[in-house]
Amino acid sequence: MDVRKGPWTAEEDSILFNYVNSHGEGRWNAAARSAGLKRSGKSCRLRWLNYLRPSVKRGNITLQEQLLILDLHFQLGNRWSKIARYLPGRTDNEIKNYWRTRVQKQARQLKYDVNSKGFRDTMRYVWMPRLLERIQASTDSIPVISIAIDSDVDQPPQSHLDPTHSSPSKSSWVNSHVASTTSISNSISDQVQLQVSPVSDIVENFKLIDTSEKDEMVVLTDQGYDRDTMNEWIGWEESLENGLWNEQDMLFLQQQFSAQFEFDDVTPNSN
DNA sequence: AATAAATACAACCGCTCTTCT
DNA sequence: AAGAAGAGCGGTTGTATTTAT
Repeated sequence: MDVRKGPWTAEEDSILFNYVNSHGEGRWNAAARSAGLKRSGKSCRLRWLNYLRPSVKRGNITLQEQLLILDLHFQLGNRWSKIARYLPGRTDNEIKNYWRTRVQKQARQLKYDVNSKGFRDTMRYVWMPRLLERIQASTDSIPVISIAIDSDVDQPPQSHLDPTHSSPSKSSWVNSHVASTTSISNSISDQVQLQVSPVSDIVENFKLIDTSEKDEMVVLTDQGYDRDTMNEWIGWEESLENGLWNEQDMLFLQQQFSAQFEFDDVTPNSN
Protein backbone atom coordinates (compact mmCIF):
# COMPACT_ATOMS: atom_id res chain seq x y z
CA MET A 1 0.00 0.00 0.00
CA ASP A 2 1.52 3.26 -1.11
CA VAL A 3 0.32 5.96 1.20
CA ARG A 4 1.08 9.49 0.22
CA LYS A 5 2.67 11.81 2.74
CA GLY A 6 3.76 15.39 2.81
CA PRO A 7 2.06 18.49 1.49
CA TRP A 8 -1.37 18.17 0.00
CA THR A 9 -1.92 19.08 -3.61
CA ALA A 10 -4.78 21.25 -4.77
CA GLU A 11 -6.27 18.22 -6.46
CA GLU A 12 -6.25 16.15 -3.29
CA ASP A 13 -7.75 19.06 -1.45
CA SER A 14 -10.63 19.36 -3.83
CA ILE A 15 -11.30 15.62 -3.76
CA LEU A 16 -11.40 15.60 0.02
CA PHE A 17 -13.38 18.80 0.20
CA ASN A 18 -16.04 17.52 -2.16
CA TYR A 19 -16.20 14.18 -0.47
CA VAL A 20 -16.69 15.59 3.01
CA ASN A 21 -19.20 18.09 1.71
CA SER A 22 -21.41 15.38 0.35
CA HIS A 23 -20.77 12.66 2.92
CA GLY A 24 -20.02 14.58 6.09
CA GLU A 25 -17.17 14.33 8.53
CA GLY A 26 -16.01 11.16 10.21
CA ARG A 27 -15.04 7.61 9.29
CA TRP A 28 -11.86 8.95 7.81
CA ASN A 29 -10.26 5.68 6.80
CA ALA A 30 -13.30 4.76 4.78
CA ALA A 31 -13.52 8.28 3.43
CA ALA A 32 -9.93 8.17 2.24
CA ARG A 33 -10.56 4.86 0.52
CA SER A 34 -13.80 5.66 -1.21
CA ALA A 35 -12.70 9.12 -2.23
CA GLY A 36 -9.75 7.47 -3.91
CA LEU A 37 -7.15 9.33 -1.92
CA LYS A 38 -3.85 7.62 -1.29
CA ARG A 39 -3.80 9.10 2.17
CA SER A 40 -4.30 7.74 5.64
CA GLY A 41 -7.59 8.51 7.27
CA LYS A 42 -5.69 10.34 9.92
CA SER A 43 -4.05 12.58 7.39
CA CYS A 44 -7.41 13.34 5.78
CA ARG A 45 -8.95 14.19 9.10
CA LEU A 46 -6.13 16.57 9.92
CA ARG A 47 -6.23 18.22 6.54
CA TRP A 48 -9.95 18.80 6.87
CA LEU A 49 -9.89 20.01 10.44
CA ASN A 50 -6.89 22.29 10.15
CA TYR A 51 -7.23 23.56 6.64
CA LEU A 52 -10.16 22.68 4.44
CA ARG A 53 -13.01 23.10 6.88
CA PRO A 54 -14.88 26.26 5.88
CA SER A 55 -14.87 27.63 9.38
CA VAL A 56 -11.13 27.86 9.70
CA LYS A 57 -10.01 31.41 9.77
CA ARG A 58 -7.14 32.43 7.55
CA GLY A 59 -4.76 35.25 8.04
CA ASN A 60 -2.75 36.72 10.83
CA ILE A 61 -3.56 36.22 14.45
CA THR A 62 -5.06 39.47 15.62
CA LEU A 63 -3.95 41.42 18.64
CA GLN A 64 -7.06 40.38 20.49
CA GLU A 65 -6.37 36.79 19.67
CA GLN A 66 -2.78 37.12 20.80
CA LEU A 67 -3.91 38.52 24.09
CA LEU A 68 -6.37 35.73 24.54
CA ILE A 69 -3.79 33.11 23.78
CA LEU A 70 -1.37 34.54 26.30
CA ASP A 71 -3.98 34.72 28.98
CA LEU A 72 -5.42 31.30 28.33
CA HIS A 73 -1.99 29.78 28.27
CA PHE A 74 -1.47 31.22 31.69
CA GLN A 75 -4.47 29.41 32.94
CA LEU A 76 -4.33 26.23 30.93
CA GLY A 77 -0.73 25.63 29.93
CA ASN A 78 -0.12 23.71 26.73
CA ARG A 79 -3.73 22.61 26.40
CA TRP A 80 -3.88 23.79 22.84
CA SER A 81 -7.20 22.38 21.89
CA LYS A 82 -8.80 23.81 25.00
CA ILE A 83 -7.32 27.19 24.20
CA ALA A 84 -8.51 26.91 20.63
CA ARG A 85 -12.11 26.60 21.80
CA TYR A 86 -11.97 30.21 22.83
CA LEU A 87 -10.73 31.35 19.46
CA PRO A 88 -13.35 30.58 16.86
CA GLY A 89 -11.87 29.57 13.56
CA ARG A 90 -8.41 28.96 14.94
CA THR A 91 -7.04 25.48 15.26
CA ASP A 92 -5.05 24.02 18.08
CA ASN A 93 -2.20 23.52 15.66
CA GLU A 94 -2.16 27.15 14.69
CA ILE A 95 -2.15 28.32 18.26
CA LYS A 96 0.55 25.89 19.19
CA ASN A 97 2.64 27.16 16.29
CA TYR A 98 2.04 30.74 17.31
CA TRP A 99 3.19 30.00 20.81
CA ARG A 100 6.27 28.15 19.74
CA THR A 101 7.39 30.58 17.07
CA ARG A 102 6.50 33.92 18.65
CA VAL A 103 6.33 33.47 22.36
CA GLN A 104 9.15 31.03 22.79
CA LYS A 105 11.24 33.15 20.49
CA GLN A 106 10.64 36.15 22.70
CA ALA A 107 11.72 34.14 25.70
CA ARG A 108 14.89 33.07 23.95
CA GLN A 109 15.72 36.63 23.03
CA LEU A 110 15.30 37.72 26.62
CA LYS A 111 17.33 34.71 27.66
CA TYR A 112 14.55 33.44 29.80
CA ASP A 113 13.27 29.99 30.18
CA VAL A 114 9.79 30.14 28.76
CA ASN A 115 8.41 28.59 31.94
CA SER A 116 10.36 30.74 34.33
CA LYS A 117 8.67 33.06 36.73
CA GLY A 118 10.56 35.97 35.30
CA PHE A 119 9.28 35.41 31.82
CA ARG A 120 5.77 34.77 32.97
CA ASP A 121 5.81 37.99 34.94
CA THR A 122 7.22 39.87 32.01
CA MET A 123 4.46 38.58 29.81
CA ARG A 124 1.79 39.24 32.30
CA TYR A 125 2.80 42.68 33.41
CA VAL A 126 4.44 44.00 30.29
CA TRP A 127 3.56 42.11 27.19
CA MET A 128 -0.13 41.70 27.84
CA PRO A 129 -0.73 45.28 28.97
CA ARG A 130 1.21 46.46 25.95
CA LEU A 131 -0.98 44.34 23.70
CA LEU A 132 -3.99 45.88 25.33
CA GLU A 133 -2.65 49.33 24.63
CA ARG A 134 -2.23 48.49 21.01
CA ILE A 135 -5.68 47.04 20.82
CA GLN A 136 -6.98 50.21 22.31
CA ALA A 137 -5.03 52.31 19.87
CA SER A 138 -6.25 50.35 16.90
CA THR A 139 -9.87 50.33 17.94
CA ASP A 140 -10.26 53.93 18.95
CA SER A 141 -14.00 53.67 19.12
CA ILE A 142 -13.77 51.58 22.23
CA PRO A 143 -13.81 54.20 24.92
CA VAL A 144 -12.12 52.30 27.71
CA ILE A 145 -10.01 49.26 27.51
CA SER A 146 -8.52 47.84 30.55
CA ILE A 147 -6.82 44.71 31.62
CA ALA A 148 -8.09 42.20 33.99
CA ILE A 149 -5.49 40.09 35.61
CA ASP A 150 -6.88 37.99 38.36
CA SER A 151 -4.95 38.22 41.52
CA ASP A 152 -5.47 34.56 42.21
CA VAL A 153 -4.06 33.06 39.09
CA ASP A 154 -3.06 29.93 40.88
CA GLN A 155 -6.52 28.66 41.28
CA PRO A 156 -7.60 25.91 38.93
CA PRO A 157 -8.54 27.14 35.51
CA GLN A 158 -11.95 25.51 35.59
CA SER A 159 -13.21 28.11 37.98
CA HIS A 160 -12.24 30.76 35.48
CA LEU A 161 -13.57 29.07 32.48
CA ASP A 162 -16.57 27.19 33.59
CA PRO A 163 -19.37 29.71 33.49
CA THR A 164 -21.30 27.85 36.11
CA HIS A 165 -18.55 28.40 38.64
CA SER A 166 -17.39 31.87 37.85
CA SER A 167 -18.26 34.31 40.53
CA PRO A 168 -18.48 37.99 39.65
CA SER A 169 -15.22 38.76 41.39
CA LYS A 170 -13.36 36.25 39.35
CA SER A 171 -15.03 36.74 36.07
CA SER A 172 -13.00 39.62 34.75
CA TRP A 173 -10.86 37.71 32.35
CA VAL A 174 -13.67 35.44 31.42
CA ASN A 175 -15.73 38.44 30.51
CA SER A 176 -12.94 39.81 28.45
CA HIS A 177 -12.63 36.49 26.70
CA VAL A 178 -16.23 36.46 25.85
CA ALA A 179 -16.01 39.98 24.61
CA SER A 180 -12.94 39.26 22.59
CA THR A 181 -14.10 36.08 21.03
CA THR A 182 -17.59 37.13 20.29
CA SER A 183 -17.43 40.72 19.39
CA ILE A 184 -14.37 42.84 19.89
CA SER A 185 -12.96 41.88 16.59
CA ASN A 186 -16.22 42.69 14.90
CA SER A 187 -17.79 45.28 17.08
CA ILE A 188 -16.70 48.46 18.68
CA SER A 189 -19.00 48.62 21.60
CA ASP A 190 -17.47 46.19 23.99
CA GLN A 191 -15.24 46.93 26.85
CA VAL A 192 -12.65 44.88 28.56
CA GLN A 193 -12.28 45.56 32.22
CA LEU A 194 -8.97 46.42 33.83
CA GLN A 195 -7.96 45.46 37.23
CA VAL A 196 -4.27 45.01 37.79
CA SER A 197 -3.60 42.87 40.75
CA PRO A 198 -2.39 45.19 43.47
CA VAL A 199 0.57 43.35 44.84
CA SER A 200 2.27 41.32 42.23
CA ASP A 201 4.78 38.58 42.10
CA ILE A 202 6.99 40.89 40.18
CA VAL A 203 7.52 42.98 43.27
CA GLU A 204 9.45 40.10 44.74
CA ASN A 205 11.30 39.70 41.54
CA PHE A 206 12.49 43.26 41.79
CA LYS A 207 13.41 42.93 45.42
CA LEU A 208 16.20 40.79 44.11
CA ILE A 209 17.61 43.75 42.28
CA ASP A 210 17.09 46.00 45.24
CA THR A 211 19.74 44.23 47.21
CA SER A 212 22.25 45.41 44.65
CA GLU A 213 24.34 42.37 45.21
CA LYS A 214 26.88 41.91 42.51
CA ASP A 215 26.06 38.28 42.02
CA GLU A 216 22.48 39.05 41.37
CA MET A 217 23.41 41.76 38.93
CA VAL A 218 25.43 39.23 37.05
CA VAL A 219 22.54 36.84 37.02
CA LEU A 220 20.36 39.51 35.52
CA THR A 221 22.89 40.50 32.91
CA ASP A 222 23.00 36.85 32.02
CA GLN A 223 19.31 37.15 31.45
CA GLY A 224 19.91 39.81 28.88
CA TYR A 225 19.64 43.06 30.80
CA ASP A 226 22.42 45.58 30.64
CA ARG A 227 23.87 47.19 33.69
CA ASP A 228 22.51 50.68 33.02
CA THR A 229 18.99 49.46 32.69
CA MET A 230 19.34 47.51 35.86
CA ASN A 231 20.68 50.52 37.73
CA GLU A 232 17.69 52.48 36.55
CA TRP A 233 15.43 49.78 37.83
CA ILE A 234 17.16 49.76 41.16
CA GLY A 235 16.71 53.48 41.56
CA TRP A 236 13.18 53.23 40.48
CA GLU A 237 12.41 50.29 42.64
CA GLU A 238 13.85 52.00 45.69
CA SER A 239 11.59 54.92 45.08
CA LEU A 240 8.57 52.73 45.38
CA GLU A 241 6.95 52.19 48.69
CA ASN A 242 6.32 48.62 49.56
CA GLY A 243 2.76 48.36 48.68
CA LEU A 244 0.45 48.84 45.83
CA TRP A 245 1.48 49.33 42.30
CA ASN A 246 -0.29 52.23 40.80
CA GLU A 247 -0.93 52.96 37.19
CA GLN A 248 2.12 55.17 36.83
CA ASP A 249 4.38 52.50 38.14
CA MET A 250 3.01 50.06 35.69
CA LEU A 251 3.51 52.49 32.87
CA PHE A 252 7.07 53.02 33.88
CA LEU A 253 7.66 49.32 34.00
CA GLN A 254 6.17 48.94 30.59
CA GLN A 255 8.41 51.62 29.18
CA GLN A 256 11.45 49.96 30.61
CA PHE A 257 10.57 46.75 28.93
CA SER A 258 8.88 47.83 25.82
CA ALA A 259 12.02 48.45 23.83
CA GLN A 260 12.87 44.82 24.25
CA PHE A 261 9.70 43.65 22.69
CA GLU A 262 8.78 43.55 19.12
CA PHE A 263 5.20 43.31 18.21
CA ASP A 264 4.06 42.19 14.87
CA ASP A 265 1.92 44.60 13.05
CA VAL A 266 -1.30 43.09 12.11
CA THR A 267 -1.86 43.73 8.49
CA PRO A 268 -5.04 42.69 6.78
CA ASN A 269 -4.51 39.50 4.94
CA SER A 270 -4.83 39.86 1.24
CA ASN A 271 -6.50 36.54 0.61
C1' DA B 1 23.08 37.84 -7.30
C1' DA B 2 23.78 33.66 -4.90
C1' DT B 3 23.37 30.98 -1.06
C1' DA B 4 23.14 30.10 3.68
C1' DA B 5 20.47 30.69 7.82
C1' DA B 6 16.28 31.59 10.07
C1' DT B 7 11.43 31.55 10.32
C1' DA B 8 6.59 30.14 9.89
C1' DC B 9 3.55 26.95 9.06
C1' DA B 10 1.79 22.46 7.59
C1' DA B 11 1.97 17.82 8.37
C1' DC B 12 3.32 13.73 10.76
C1' DC B 13 4.13 10.67 14.82
C1' DG B 14 3.19 8.22 18.87
C1' DC B 15 0.26 7.88 22.23
C1' DT B 16 -4.27 7.85 24.92
C1' DC B 17 -9.05 7.85 25.32
C1' DT B 18 -13.60 6.87 23.37
C1' DT B 19 -16.90 4.65 20.54
C1' DC B 20 -18.37 1.04 17.71
C1' DT B 21 -19.14 -3.73 16.42
C1' DA C 1 -16.31 -8.40 26.92
C1' DA C 2 -12.79 -7.33 23.86
C1' DG C 3 -10.65 -5.88 20.05
C1' DA C 4 -10.74 -2.60 16.24
C1' DA C 5 -11.46 1.77 14.46
C1' DG C 6 -12.09 6.57 15.24
C1' DA C 7 -10.99 10.78 17.40
C1' DG C 8 -8.12 13.78 19.79
C1' DC C 9 -3.95 15.48 21.91
C1' DG C 10 0.76 17.36 22.43
C1' DG C 11 5.30 17.11 20.67
C1' DT C 12 8.24 17.02 16.74
C1' DT C 13 9.78 17.19 12.04
C1' DG C 14 9.76 18.68 7.18
C1' DT C 15 9.55 22.17 3.89
C1' DA C 16 8.51 26.49 1.55
C1' DT C 17 9.39 31.11 2.13
C1' DT C 18 11.75 34.94 3.91
C1' DT C 19 15.73 37.25 5.61
C1' DA C 20 20.58 37.85 6.28
C1' DT C 21 25.25 37.46 4.64
